[in-house]
Amino acid sequence: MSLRAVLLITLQREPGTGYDILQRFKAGLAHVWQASHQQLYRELDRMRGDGLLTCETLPQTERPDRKVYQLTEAGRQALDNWLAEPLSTSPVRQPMFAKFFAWERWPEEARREELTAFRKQLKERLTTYAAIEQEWFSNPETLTPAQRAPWHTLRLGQRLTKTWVEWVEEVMEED
Amino acid sequence: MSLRAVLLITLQREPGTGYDILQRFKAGLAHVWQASHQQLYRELDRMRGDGLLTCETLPQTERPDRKVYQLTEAGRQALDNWLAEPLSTSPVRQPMFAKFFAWERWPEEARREELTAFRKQLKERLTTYAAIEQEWFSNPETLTPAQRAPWHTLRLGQRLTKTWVEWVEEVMEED
DNA sequence: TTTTATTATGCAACTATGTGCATAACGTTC
DNA sequence: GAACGTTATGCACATAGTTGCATAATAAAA
Repeated sequence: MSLRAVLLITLQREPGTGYDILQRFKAGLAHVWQASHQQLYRELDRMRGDGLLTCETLPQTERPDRKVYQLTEAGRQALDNWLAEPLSTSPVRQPMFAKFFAWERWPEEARREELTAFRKQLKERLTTYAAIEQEWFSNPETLTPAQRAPWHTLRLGQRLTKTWVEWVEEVMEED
Repeated sequence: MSLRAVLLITLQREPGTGYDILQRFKAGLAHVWQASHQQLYRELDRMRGDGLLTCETLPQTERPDRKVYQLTEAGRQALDNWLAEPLSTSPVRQPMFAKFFAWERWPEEARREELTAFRKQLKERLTTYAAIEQEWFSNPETLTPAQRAPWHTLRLGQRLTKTWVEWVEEVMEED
């Protein structure tokens, strides 16, 4: 359901074409729920089929038609239901941790490379977060509650990533 | 691949029946990679089909046969390959965060309930972690490196969970 | 002027995971 | 002695996500 929910949220304020939605999604919710463009187009079509969206086709000469999607009342209802009902716990899936359970067979060199590469990714993520914070949230005091909410998610992302970095560095040192 | 990897790790030291494997898995790797018993049985059969495991059927009268699985050389090789190659980054999927992007439509009461329930789950997880630490890792100094490794994962789990708890409590207070 | 990136759509096949159900013996609790 | 939990296995169907490919115009860079 969550991809649906993400698209409902993206379309909630204003209608848009598949590509519009893709762009909005990339700018915001994609940091929180990753998906490919193929997945979005497919899901939009299914949601239309299920009556959550209407789709108006704007014919264009010498180009594929643009399809403008819009929430229906059923779509708005589906979003509200999703928001109202508590989420089930999401499964833990950390393949990196799994490797730790095979420590004896994990060659030392591979391990070092893995951890180094991993730390690099984490640091890059922190850089991305900092850029987003700079661009969108440089004046936290002036934010409305609704604007403030995604900022919370950003800050948690930052803290979790920092926790990871500290841990990786400790493991690397000890080893 | 990761479910396979998890099973290869579980079977690496000694052979076992599906149910044995399930029990070992629950005691360790399940904290790091969740899966159902149906998934395990299915995957074990597929791995046998792919030549990673051998399966010896022990017939039993008046009961379903027990199937003892064992790593083949190909299986051991597959595990080593998996350990040697770096993991691709796992996709971020946090439905709870998605809700924050629909703050205006998220009813206050539902929000409070969600956050309260979520905090409760986190605290329960911390309790579980503490129990595991007590039972398996009460003397960290005496651990061999291979025993020490899963302890690292436990400690990261604890720290990440604590970071979550702090965040949830801040959000709840501010709200 | 050829190549490359961007805009704009999507299908088909595959892999992975989840859900519901089924069977059947044994031991334990009400 | 009936009901429930544990041991022990799995199939079938459904949902979710990945990968590879395809088309085709326009703008920008080489």
